Amino acid sequence: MSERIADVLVPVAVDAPYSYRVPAEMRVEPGDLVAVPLGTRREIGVVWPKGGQAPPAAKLKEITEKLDLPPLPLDLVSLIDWTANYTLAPKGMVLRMALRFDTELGDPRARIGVRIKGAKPKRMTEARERVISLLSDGLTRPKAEAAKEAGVSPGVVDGLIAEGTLEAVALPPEPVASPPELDFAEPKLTEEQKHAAEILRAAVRAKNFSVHLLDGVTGSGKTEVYFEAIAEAVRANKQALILLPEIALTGRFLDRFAARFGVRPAEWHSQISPRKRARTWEAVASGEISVVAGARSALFLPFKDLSLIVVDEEHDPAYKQEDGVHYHARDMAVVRAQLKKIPIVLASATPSIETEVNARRERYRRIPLHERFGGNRVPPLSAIDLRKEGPAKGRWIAPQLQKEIGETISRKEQALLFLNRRGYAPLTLCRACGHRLRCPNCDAWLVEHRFKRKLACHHCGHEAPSPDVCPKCGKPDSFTAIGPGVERLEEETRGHFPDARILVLSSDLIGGVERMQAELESITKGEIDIVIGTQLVAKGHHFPGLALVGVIDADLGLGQGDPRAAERTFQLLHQVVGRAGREATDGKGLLQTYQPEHPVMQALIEGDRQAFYDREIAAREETGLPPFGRLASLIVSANEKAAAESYARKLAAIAPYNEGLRLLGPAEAPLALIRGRHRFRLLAKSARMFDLSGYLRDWLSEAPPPRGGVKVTVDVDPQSFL
DNA sequence: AGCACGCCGACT
DNA sequence: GTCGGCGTGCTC
Repeated sequence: MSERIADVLVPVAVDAPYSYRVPAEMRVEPGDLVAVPLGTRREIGVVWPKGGQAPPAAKLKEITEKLDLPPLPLDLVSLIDWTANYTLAPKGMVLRMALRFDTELGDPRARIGVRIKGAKPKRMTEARERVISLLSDGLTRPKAEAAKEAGVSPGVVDGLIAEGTLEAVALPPEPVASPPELDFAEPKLTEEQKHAAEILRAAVRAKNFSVHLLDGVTGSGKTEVYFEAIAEAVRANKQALILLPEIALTGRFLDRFAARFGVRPAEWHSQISPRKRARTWEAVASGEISVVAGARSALFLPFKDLSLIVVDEEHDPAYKQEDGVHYHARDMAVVRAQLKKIPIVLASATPSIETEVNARRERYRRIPLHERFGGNRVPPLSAIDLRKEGPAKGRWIAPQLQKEIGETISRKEQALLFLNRRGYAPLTLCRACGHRLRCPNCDAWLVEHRFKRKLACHHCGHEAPSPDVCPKCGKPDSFTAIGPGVERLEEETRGHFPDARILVLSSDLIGGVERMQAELESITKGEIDIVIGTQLVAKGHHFPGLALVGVIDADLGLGQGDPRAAERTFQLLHQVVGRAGREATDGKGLLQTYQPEHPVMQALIEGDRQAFYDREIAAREETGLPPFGRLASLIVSANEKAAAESYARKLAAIAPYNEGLRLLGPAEAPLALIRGRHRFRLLAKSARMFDLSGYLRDWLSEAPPPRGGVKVTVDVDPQSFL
């Protein structure tokens, strides 16, 4: 036999696996993790299925070592190929997402346990007494836990070990996640929910690819229903993945899981510590972990035997990764389900247009849940027409909303004011000369943050103290704030209700997770009368006592030629007003808008979701927008505007003609300057069945390599149009 | 992505 | 005279 050669994909920006010699005594299979030399360094790579490519003539290097880790499952290997091909990302960079853990961490920190060993110490103290009495049952406890339970410092325990009263023993490492207990709590389901759960359980048992849309309003028990599908997967000794938008992956969700299964699921998101990451990865690959709840990156975990995927809040824009590999986790989740031949459940009260169309065409099975938990009604909504009954100039709360807030808090109920804008004011200008304060690196206004006493750019993070004089005309104290942010809204609200307890929730005001938890807690306990928040409040968090939701600027987010603006606004506002009246109280929602006749407002007010989808779907079909056609955006950026523009023109000029495709641009991108880089955009628009990725690949392979700091970013199925 | 190589500016 | 800036190209 001639020398054995293996293809190995390394997690660097390369498009294809490299060939390596396999040492005589080594056996490798596709999916195995190996260490290989790459240039001057050593990389962890994965043995890839043979692609039929002849290895290069040059001398091959040899695989250094086969790692003692479970292999990547082959459905994941296929998913990586698929994702790279679809998104045009280098294959190695997609692999990198699946290897986001550190192999060099070594063993977990040894845990030390203590138990009773010998006689009582010569000198007895009260603290020592407590420790001894705690351990008198003879059981071994982790050292830190024993100290804590006895209410003493760890030093006391150490002292007793030194005396020979206690003995230190090594404990096995803590399991990353305990197995769910299927019978921990009997699920209490309505007839409708039981029916839905049975459909999903049957799908898990069928072990086939199928897509289900779990379609029900907030509070209709979607979570409880898909938990039963999870239970079915665990019952069969298989694994399940729950994808959540990062922000929804909170203690509250994990506790809901624990209320059903007795333990929290394994977690996966960007905040997990490196050590836990490494152990979770391995435990998922070995099959030790059965259920993972994770953010979009969890889709690339090496499940040994995945049998179910759930994508909760499937419409959420956070599923689209906007940097590095531009992938949509919901779409790639459907792909993984297809590759592995398993069911996938998409859950939402406001499905994406794409998913809704698939459900209407019966490519996806719709499972409706109509009833709201506890029989609560969806809160009645009405519009406040800002053209007729708006507030005075420089104010943002209309008289009617102000009155409703007053009545709500006098009944000792809570009100939420929603404004999706951080800071004090989105624009600051000089009264004397009209100069507007803008970011030096971006094509954007500086946002005043009065709380932090700063001006900030929300695109690049640039921060500067508020200037005393106008940089243009030199006039002192001439600045005036234009438009509201949540901080300014708070100021106005305090003016109206000086005695109310008001809390602002905004991502830039939060001092870490703990502060956030404490604030949410205080809302739950009824210590707050009026909550003012950005979209942070729309997602994930639960406000049991909320009776009134006021949307300050319902029109924000509409307009500006973004084809998804209407859909996004509908989903966000639906979610926000759904926060009201979930428990004891009946809720109510008010939308302040300049266009109450807009289809989005009408659909919300009439509670007529169907009408909104009908209209939006018809509009997409007419214009050939997704899902009736396909889109890709190419952003050409450079430090020099001319360099970006000329390369973008060159690209357009060499684009192969194809009657299935229309090319728009280049034009300056809507955000023409970000972080000091000038941006031009090309949009490719094709028919639905067109191989857009293939076309783009052929096109770009003909292009001259960009030089002079020019960068081209490809985004297939762009979600954001900035 | 990382890293080496390479060719131009200000300093031990 | 060298140190080091980052632009360019390569990694089986």
